Amino acid sequence: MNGEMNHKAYKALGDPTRLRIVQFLSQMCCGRAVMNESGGVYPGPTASEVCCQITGAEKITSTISHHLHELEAAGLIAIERRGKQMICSLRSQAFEEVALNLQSIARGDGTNACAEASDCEPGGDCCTPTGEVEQACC
Amino acid sequence: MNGEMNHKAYKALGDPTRLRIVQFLSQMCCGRAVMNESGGVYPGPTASEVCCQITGAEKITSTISHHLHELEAAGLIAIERRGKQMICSLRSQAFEEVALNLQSIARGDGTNACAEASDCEPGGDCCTPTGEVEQACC
DNA sequence: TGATCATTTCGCTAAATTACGAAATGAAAT
DNA sequence: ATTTCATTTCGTAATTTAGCGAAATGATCA
Repeated sequence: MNGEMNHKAYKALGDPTRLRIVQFLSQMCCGRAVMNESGGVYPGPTASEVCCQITGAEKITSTISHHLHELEAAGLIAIERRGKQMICSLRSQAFEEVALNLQSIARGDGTNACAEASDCEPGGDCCTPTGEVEQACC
Repeated sequence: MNGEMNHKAYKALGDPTRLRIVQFLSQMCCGRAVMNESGGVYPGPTASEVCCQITGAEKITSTISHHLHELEAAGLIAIERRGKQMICSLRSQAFEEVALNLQSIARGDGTNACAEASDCEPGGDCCTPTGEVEQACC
């Protein structure tokens, strides 16, 4: 049951400011190989640049710093020190994984389906559609 | 920009109780064609059955009722009156759509990418990796 | 070393969220 | 019509969260 990890990701994305941060990082092609003007790989925007983009502030605010670390704790972005700045990048793989989990929920397959009806705690004995349940749920 | 709709879905899924409700509905095959014991299409569990499964309570609690309507408001489930009970079912399509949005974020394609750098409000003038921005972000 | 810059931590306030029990509503059964 | 059952609404308490400014930390530069 990967529910534990996923609910943190959803919670992190549930804040509109954090969702905008993530969309901005997506636009910046973080986590994918992109060349910058000097021919090197562009590592991603600094925390300050993210903040500017989201709030218009010239310097990073404590609020955006906090949001960035929430996203990091949820496993959705990476934050790495480079000199005195912090470089932010999207953890694309995490998004792919959460997307797969959503599809699994949508399709009722594998990960989210019970092997047995009684797997569904704590009420026990799912009211399954197949009508094979001895004891009704409620 | 579908960000508005999606952030509500993420917020709804960010609560562990609601995520468990959704997983339970997924297991119950809601939204897909499943036969019940009398040969008809199983419509989904009642609100009370959902509550029993999640909390173990014999009757529906106001808390679960509230969570169900939060999920409905986020477009993730459908709730339909049938006699004196409310029947719950997953809106599978909504989950597929949110999953696609996550993949779009992961891959930096279409929906979440700016057509123009200046699309990214309110800071304006993205610090794009291509180095084609006149005015720096911060 | 001292100054400066980018970021984080701290203390706080306001607002939102979760949860619960009691009372109210809606629909069917007697 | 009254009762019964399933669910919702209401009022409220406890907890969490977002946001802000000031002070503290970490790292480079002069």
